[in-house]
Amino acid sequence: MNFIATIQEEVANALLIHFECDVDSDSVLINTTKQEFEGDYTVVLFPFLKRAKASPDKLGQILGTHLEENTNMVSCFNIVKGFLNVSLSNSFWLDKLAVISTVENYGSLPQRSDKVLVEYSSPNTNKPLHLGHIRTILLGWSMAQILEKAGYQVTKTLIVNDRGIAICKSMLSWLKFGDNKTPASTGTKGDFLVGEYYVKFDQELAKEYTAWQNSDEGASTYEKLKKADDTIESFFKGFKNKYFNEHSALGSEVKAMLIKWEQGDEEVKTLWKTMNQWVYDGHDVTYEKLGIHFDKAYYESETYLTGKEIVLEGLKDETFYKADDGSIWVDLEDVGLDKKILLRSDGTSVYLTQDLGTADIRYEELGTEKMIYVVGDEQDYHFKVLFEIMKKLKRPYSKGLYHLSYGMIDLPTGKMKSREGTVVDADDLIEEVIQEAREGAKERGDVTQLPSEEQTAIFNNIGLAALKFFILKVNPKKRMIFNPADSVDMQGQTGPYIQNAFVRIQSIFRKSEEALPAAAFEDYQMVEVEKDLIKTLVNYPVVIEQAALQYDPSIIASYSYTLAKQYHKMYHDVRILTAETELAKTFRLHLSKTVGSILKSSLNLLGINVPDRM
RNA sequence: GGCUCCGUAGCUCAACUGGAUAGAGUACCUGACUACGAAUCAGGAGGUUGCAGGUUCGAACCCUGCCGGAGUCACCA
Repeated sequence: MNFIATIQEEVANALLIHFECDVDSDSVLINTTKQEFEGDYTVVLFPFLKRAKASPDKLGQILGTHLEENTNMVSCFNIVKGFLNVSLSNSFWLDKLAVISTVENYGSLPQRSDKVLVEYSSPNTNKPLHLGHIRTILLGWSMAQILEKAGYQVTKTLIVNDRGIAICKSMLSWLKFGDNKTPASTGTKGDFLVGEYYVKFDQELAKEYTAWQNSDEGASTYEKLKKADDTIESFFKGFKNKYFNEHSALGSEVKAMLIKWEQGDEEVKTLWKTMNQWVYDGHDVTYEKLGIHFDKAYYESETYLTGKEIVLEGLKDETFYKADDGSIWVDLEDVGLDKKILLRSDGTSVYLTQDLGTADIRYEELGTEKMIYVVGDEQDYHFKVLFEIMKKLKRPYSKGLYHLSYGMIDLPTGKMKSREGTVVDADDLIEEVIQEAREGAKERGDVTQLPSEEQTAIFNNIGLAALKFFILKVNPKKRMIFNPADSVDMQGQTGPYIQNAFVRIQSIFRKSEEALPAAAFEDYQMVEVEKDLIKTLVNYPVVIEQAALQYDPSIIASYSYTLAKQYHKMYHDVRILTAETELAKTFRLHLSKTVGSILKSSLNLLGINVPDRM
C-alpha cells in the first residue's frame, strides 16, 4: 500500500547499484511536487550529490530511469534544478481510487492495545464556560476522535475543580445576598446564577478593601510596610492577598467556611452539593449544544485525599522532604526546576496534590498508560513539574504523559479577563454563530421549505461548523485572536465551505436515479483536477497518523479544506451527471462518492457534522 | 530580573519539520448563474518572513546578539 516507501527504497537501491552509495531509504526525502511543475512526487537530489560525485542532472537521469524500469507505477520524470519530479501513471491512480472507494472506514489505522486518556475542559464550579473553555473542549474532543481513528482505545474525561476557596466565595455570597434564589425560581441557567454571586463576592470584597484603606488601620499599615518606591495605589494593589488573608472580615468568613467544608459540616456540604449541581446542569447544556460529551468525570473533591496519601508515602521513602514548619516539598533542582510545595503546613492540599491523586486513580480504574492533558499554556510549568514528580515516584504511566498545551484566545481588545467583564460566554457565542447561519440560509432560501425542526438542526449544524473549524484550524500551540463582533465567517476557508462540498455531492446523488455502477473505469483518462483529488484521498491515512503523532487537529482541518477546495474546483470544471461519456460519468460518480465519505469522516474528526442540505 | 513561548500580505492563518518563485482565506478591484446548489469558480493587486550577523549547495525554520509581545517564577486553581 505504501508506495512512497517503495519509491524511497528504489532510490536507495539505485544509489547503491549505480554509485555505490549506501543510504538509508528513510532518509530519501520525497515531497509532493509543487503545482507549477509537472509531476506527482519529487525526490530531492542535493543530499546525494557529493557522495555520488555526480551532477544533479546526471544523478536525476539515472535515478529516474531506474524508477521507470523497476517500479510499475512511474510513467515519466523530469529534472529541474536538483529536483527529480516523477509522474505516476494514470492506471496507478485509478487503482488507488478503486481500492479506496471500497475500503470500509478508509483512513483508520490498525487497532492497537494502547489505552489513552484525554482530559479536557476542566471547569471551575463557580462560573459559566467561556470562549477559552471552548478551545480546550474542541481540541480535546477532536484529539480523542483522531486518536481513536489512529487505533487507540480512548477515554474522554474531565476533572472538575469542585472544591477550594473560590467555590466557598460564591457559596458565602449566595447566602448573604442570594435571597434564596434558585435557577428554577429565577429562570436563570445555573452556572450563570452561581457566577453572578461569585462576581458579587469580589465586588463586595473590593468595597470592603477600599473602606479599610481609608481607615486608621489601613493608613498605619501603609506607613509601616511601604517601600521606598511605593505609591499608595501600588502598595495596596500588592497588599491585596495579604489583606484578604489577614484583615478581611469576608475573607475570614470564607476561610471558616472552607474549614467547615473540610470537616464535613452537614449544612455547608448540602449547600455545596446544591450549588455545584446548578453549575453542572448549566455546563451540561453547553456541552450538549457543542455536541460533545465525556466518558467519565473526576472530581477534585474525590481525588485530593488520594493525592495527600501519595505525598505522605513519598515523604516516607524520602522522595519528598519536610520543611521546619511541617510543609512537604519536592526538590526538582536536579532536573533544572525549582522546589515545589506539595502539602501546606496545616496539612491541606494544593493544586499539584490533586493532580497526583487523580492520575493514580485513573490509572487504577482504566489502566491508561498514556494520558493527555488539554490545558492552556499558562500551565506549562505546572505540568513540567507534575510529570517530573511522577517520574520520581516511578509511576508506570509516567512516560506516557503529555500536556497538549494550547495558546490563550485573545480578543481584538486584548486579553479576556473575567474580573473586567471582558469574557465571551460560550452560550452567547454559540447562539450568535447559529443565528448568523440562520440568516445566511434564509437569504439563500434553499432550506426554507423544510419543516422547521429540520431547519433548526441544519442551522445549528452550520453555525457550529463555522465556530469549530475557526478554532481548530489554528495550530493549538499558537495564541489566537478571536473577534466576536465579526463573529465567524461562513465563506472561504471555513467549516460551511467544506460542508457545502458535501452537500453538493449529496445533491448529485439525489438527482442521479440509477444505482451507482460498479467501479469499472480502468480505461478512463483522467484530467488534472481529478487526479489531484485522488492524490489527496491517498494522503488521508498519512495525515491522520501525523495529527495523532503531533497532537494537532489543525492538520486535519487543513486537509479537509484542501479536499473540499479541490472538489469545488472539479465540480466547476467538469460535468458529472451529464458527462461526455458513460465512462467519465461512472468514474466521477465514484470519485464524488468517495470524496463525500472522506469529507464526512475528516469533519467528524473535528467534531463537525455534515448536513445533506444547507 | 531568571526561565519558556511567540513575531510571516491590511486582517485571520499555512508552509510536509532545512528544499524549488513563502501559500490560502478575508477585505479591495475584475470576470463567470436559462449548465449537476454561486456558502462556488477564475483573474488582479497585496511580502526585505521584527532587525543584524553566522552556519551550508540551500534558512521563515538551526546558532548568536538586539527590538517588540505573551506566559511563568503563589502555602491560587
